[in-house]
This record gives sequence, structure tokens and C-alpha cells, in this order.
Amino acid sequence: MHKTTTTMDPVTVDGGLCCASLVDAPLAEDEAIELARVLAALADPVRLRLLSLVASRTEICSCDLEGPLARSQPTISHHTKVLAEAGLLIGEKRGRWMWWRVDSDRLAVVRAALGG
Amino acid sequence: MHKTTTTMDPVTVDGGLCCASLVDAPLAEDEAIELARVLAALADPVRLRLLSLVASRTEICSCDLEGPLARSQPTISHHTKVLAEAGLLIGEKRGRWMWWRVDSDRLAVVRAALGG
DNA sequence: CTGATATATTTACATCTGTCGATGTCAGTC
DNA sequence: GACTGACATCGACAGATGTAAATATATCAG
Repeated sequence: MHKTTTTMDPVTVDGGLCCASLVDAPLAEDEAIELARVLAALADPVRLRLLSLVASRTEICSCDLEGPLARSQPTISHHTKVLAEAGLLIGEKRGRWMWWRVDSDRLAVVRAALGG
Repeated sequence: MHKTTTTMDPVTVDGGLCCASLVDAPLAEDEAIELARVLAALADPVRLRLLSLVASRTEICSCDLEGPLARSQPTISHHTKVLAEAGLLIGEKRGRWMWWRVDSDRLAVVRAALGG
């Protein structure tokens, strides 16, 4: 019933990274900007470990991230937001808890953009 | 956050990212730091296009980057240095010219670390 | 409603980063 | 040696980023 999935702007989330590969042809400027945005979301040790923690359980609550990552609650909230806006994390609010899972397809798109 | 003043030696550049995959097991903190360092080098539109330009010709001179990337000479030099320190670009000085090529293996390692 | 709990947002701040002008360094040319 | 050209380094500055205290919002228990 009360199952409010966080809806980010789909255009911003999905945009750009459909098929451009770094090594095949020179990147256009807007493609590079979009890819850089997602890579910037990944380019942080805390967020990498966060993503890794989520992937290890296929689903995890925000409250179970503060401990392992040794960061304050606002900081965790900040990082999950960054990853979600990059399309790498998908959040769903169930009751008072926020549950996160990894968007594997999105990750695959990033790998492909890096010349897979 | 305290940072241990890391002198960038080649061993450190190539180390770390040998086999850790993001989705397989939770990343250790030092693995995450090392991977984040390389991803940060990639997380810039100019550097992505630079890398893409180099890949498109298998070898390119620094002087042929200023024009397409529309950046000053010091800025180009800065970006090539960042990519080289991340192990993604390999430089060779021949006469007065600096020639760059992509380390495809290094790029493959990054893709693998992202859960390939 | 009242209180407790999980998360998001605001605010502030120290650090990091991309950029370019000025300058330094090195290799080849005259 | 003096000069030119290609690249690296330095210095400075605006803008972005990670962090946490304080605060706001939302959900559930009683």
C-alpha cells in the first residue's frame, strides 16, 4: 500500500549512456559529460563500499550502512542520494526504512561505455 | 579525512586492482580507495574525450590534443598527467614531442572491478 | 495526540579540483 | 651560444565535494 518508490527524473538518470563506447569512436562532449557524471558518483571510496555492501545482500536498509561505513547518518543519506541520482542505486521506502538495491543494468552500461 | 601522503610510484599505480570485483564481495577500504582513485581520473569530461581521442589513433601527440579539446597547454598537460598516474595512459617522449597511448589492460581491469 | 525512530534536508566548512597565465625545462636549429 | 618550439611546473582563483551538527519530515507505537 504505502510503497513509495523514489522517482528521480528518468531523463537525467537514463540519459546519454545507451551505446557510446570510449574506445570505438571519439566521445562527443555531451556523451562525455554524462559518462563523467556517473563515474564521479562511483569515484569515492565510501560510495564504492556502499555499493558493494548493497550488492552483497541484494537489498539493504540505510540504517545498516552507518556502522560498516563508519559515517554519520546525514553522510550516508548524501551518498545514497548521489548513487541513486546516477542511476546506480534504486531505493524503495517501506515504512520508516529505506531499502536499496543495485541497478545491475546501469552498472553494465557503465562498463560497456568504458570499452567493454 | 586524513590522507596518507602517497608518493605515486609505479607499483602503487598498478597494484590493488588486480582481482577485486565490486559485486562479488564487499570491498575492503584500501581496495575501494585504490579503485576510487582510478575512477576519479576517469570522472572528467575532458579526460574521457582525451582518452577517447588517444584510443582512436592508438598514438597521439600532446600538441594534437589542445585543439580538439579546446583547453590550454598547461591544462592538457595536467590531464595527461592525471591519466598517466592512474595507469590509463602511457607516455613516451620522442624528441620534443610527448606521445600517448592507452593502456587497454588497465582499462579492462577497471571494467572487471566494476563487476564484469 | 505524544513520543520515538528512520531518513532527508539545511547549513557551514575544510579540502579538493579544473582552469589558465607566467615561468621553467629540455631538445633541436641557426 | 642564442633562439625556437613542445611540454612541465608553479601560483592563483572560482567552483565542486565530503563531512557532520542542527533541524525538518515522515512513520509507527502507545
